[in-house]
Amino acid sequence: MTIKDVAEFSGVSVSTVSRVLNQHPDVSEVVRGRVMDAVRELHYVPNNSARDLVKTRTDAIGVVVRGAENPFFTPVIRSIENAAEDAGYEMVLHQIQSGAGELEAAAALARSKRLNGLILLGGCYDYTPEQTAALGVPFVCCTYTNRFGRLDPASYSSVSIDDRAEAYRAVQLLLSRGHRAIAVLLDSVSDRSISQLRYQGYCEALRDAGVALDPALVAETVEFEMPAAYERTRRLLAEGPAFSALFAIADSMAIAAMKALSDAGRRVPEDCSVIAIDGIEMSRYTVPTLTTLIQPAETIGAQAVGILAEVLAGRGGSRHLRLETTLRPGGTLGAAETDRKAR
Amino acid sequence: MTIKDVAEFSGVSVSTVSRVLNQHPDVSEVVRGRVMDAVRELHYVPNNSARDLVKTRTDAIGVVVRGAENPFFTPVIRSIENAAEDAGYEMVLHQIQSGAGELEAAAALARSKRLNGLILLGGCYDYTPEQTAALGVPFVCCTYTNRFGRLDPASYSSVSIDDRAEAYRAVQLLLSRGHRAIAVLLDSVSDRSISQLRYQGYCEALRDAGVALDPALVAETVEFEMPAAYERTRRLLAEGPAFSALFAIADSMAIAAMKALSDAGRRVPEDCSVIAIDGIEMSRYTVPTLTTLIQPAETIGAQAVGILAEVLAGRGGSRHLRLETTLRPGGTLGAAETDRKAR
DNA sequence: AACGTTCCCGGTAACGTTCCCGGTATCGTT
DNA sequence: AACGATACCGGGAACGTTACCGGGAACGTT
Repeated sequence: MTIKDVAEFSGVSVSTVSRVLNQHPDVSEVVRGRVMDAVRELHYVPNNSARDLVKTRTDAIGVVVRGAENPFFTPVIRSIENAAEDAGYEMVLHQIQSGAGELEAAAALARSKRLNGLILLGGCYDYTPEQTAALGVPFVCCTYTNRFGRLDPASYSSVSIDDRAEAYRAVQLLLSRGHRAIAVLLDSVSDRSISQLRYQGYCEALRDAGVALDPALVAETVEFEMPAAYERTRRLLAEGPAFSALFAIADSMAIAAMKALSDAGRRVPEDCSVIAIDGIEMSRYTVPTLTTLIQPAETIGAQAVGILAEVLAGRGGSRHLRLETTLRPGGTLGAAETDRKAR
Repeated sequence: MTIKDVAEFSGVSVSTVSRVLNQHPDVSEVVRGRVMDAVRELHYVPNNSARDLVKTRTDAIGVVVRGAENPFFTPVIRSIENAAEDAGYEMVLHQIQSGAGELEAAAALARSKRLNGLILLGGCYDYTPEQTAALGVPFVCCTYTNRFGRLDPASYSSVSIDDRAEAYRAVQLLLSRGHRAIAVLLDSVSDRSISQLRYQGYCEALRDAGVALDPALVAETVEFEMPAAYERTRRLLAEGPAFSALFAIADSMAIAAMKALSDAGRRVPEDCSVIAIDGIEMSRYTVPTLTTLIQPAETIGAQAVGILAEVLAGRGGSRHLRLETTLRPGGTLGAAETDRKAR
């Protein structure tokens, strides 16, 4: 079952078999045929470990993802896998828990598995430039933020939407409908930079509209999970001040919130408008359809491997791609005024 | 950056370094300390390819999944990963498209990567016993069916729910509420054995209740995707006969169907009851909450690696584990009679 | 004092590939 | 007819690691 067996079976040397297997030109058609026949006959499959050992590169890129429970990542990961395959790379997935030291662990994994590069998906790794450089592996960040601006932009690449600006846009949509008491639902700002950025957009939109920020309308959960979002919204409805609109920093949180609203007897959008960011598949099937800013998930994933592939090919330095969302007008937006009049 | 560098740095042989790296007993404390210091100092990370090459086993199991777009698989895969890690295995994921020859490709992958075993997740591979044996890799099937009974039960292991019986139970619940015109929503029977089994349960429940099967109420989609389920339900509502209840063979299809019902102006459960099987997270957040038979996803995944680990350890032959679902009474079930009276 | 044990440690052959280098036909050229 | 070029193939080193075998030191035992 090794290359040697194939060589003996077909009466050639191991070198020749290797050449045939790797599409090298210096081999005659007749020999190539004999070898291929032997391969089929013996059901030979090359040993990847041995192959990777002798070559320096593995032709594999790693995707380290924090919070894979977020359904938004599903299409991103799929598009990464497809794009990687098209570019001749294999994708290996590695989930990490939120916590310190995980990036080092991922880098160690990358080095031990001889991965060519890394795609960091959905997390916040506030490392110093020195620490980042110590990774020793080229990487590109996806749906990720350089918290505190500690990373030197020239030392890495990234592709994502402009979270702050898009959140600003979402909240502005609510404001333009006359809403003033706008609640925001987010997961832990301290741990999640994406959440933090979108929260900033919320704050700035309110400020620019001359609306005072009410801390009691900021509903923060400790984790991203839907049950937490549901429970937090329930508590906000029970204990917090009144609000006519809700901005959720993620579709999945919005869906949980809509359930909480419904359970509390509040209708969407009559009693409360809802808007979010992400555009996960499920958000098309809520009743009413969730109004949300759809991230170009496929493009994000494809561009990430595109940039990484360029870096790996030697050409192309660091790039920071900012993509735009597209608004899907669902049915969760209502006007604040007409609402009041209707009552 | 190799083991040799570490050996030279710490003034010992490569053998000794290897020994301390693999927790072998025959090494003194002082030397162990020196080596560990060197490892840290040089940021040494073992080369997995070389390690795998010399050992026969890789301590990795592959999960080949067909239709990873099904959100039901998410927790299953996660639990497999966790259980694998606990058992000292690494998990590698491999998605396949529906199509022939994919299992062979997966087996080739397993052999080329020297995977210890395979978990086949959510598919139907109707192979002959000879073909199966030719895989050359121990495997256990998960949410999977031995279509046509062609596989010798003694030649493999499996863990899943009893799809036929659970579907029977779901439809029985509808029947017990007085429903007679019960539609069924499923994806391609010809390609998906799970779908086929659940459809069988539907047919048998109707038959045992003395209800004639109406082919016009059998809504089949060509693919599993939610848009297909939505569209098929829409068409059923527009063109098909009246029905007071719907059995969807999967939660995700049920959610899409509920949206179609809503868009058609039909209320759930007043105008139409809905029941499904799976118990995905999203189904808790529909309005009303979906009534469904929850699969023990975590247990399924954990048991799958448990059985595989036993097989790999040499002990334990083939086992076929059938787990039970638990009914979550949501709000999508109504009575047929009271409904009619209310009108 | 000689010997057997135990405890460490080093040398070295594998593991299955790829790749470089060198070698042998074959063939056309002068 | 001798020679260079070309096409094709085999030999063997290397990749980084583990596992086996053997050997030396220290120590207790008779």
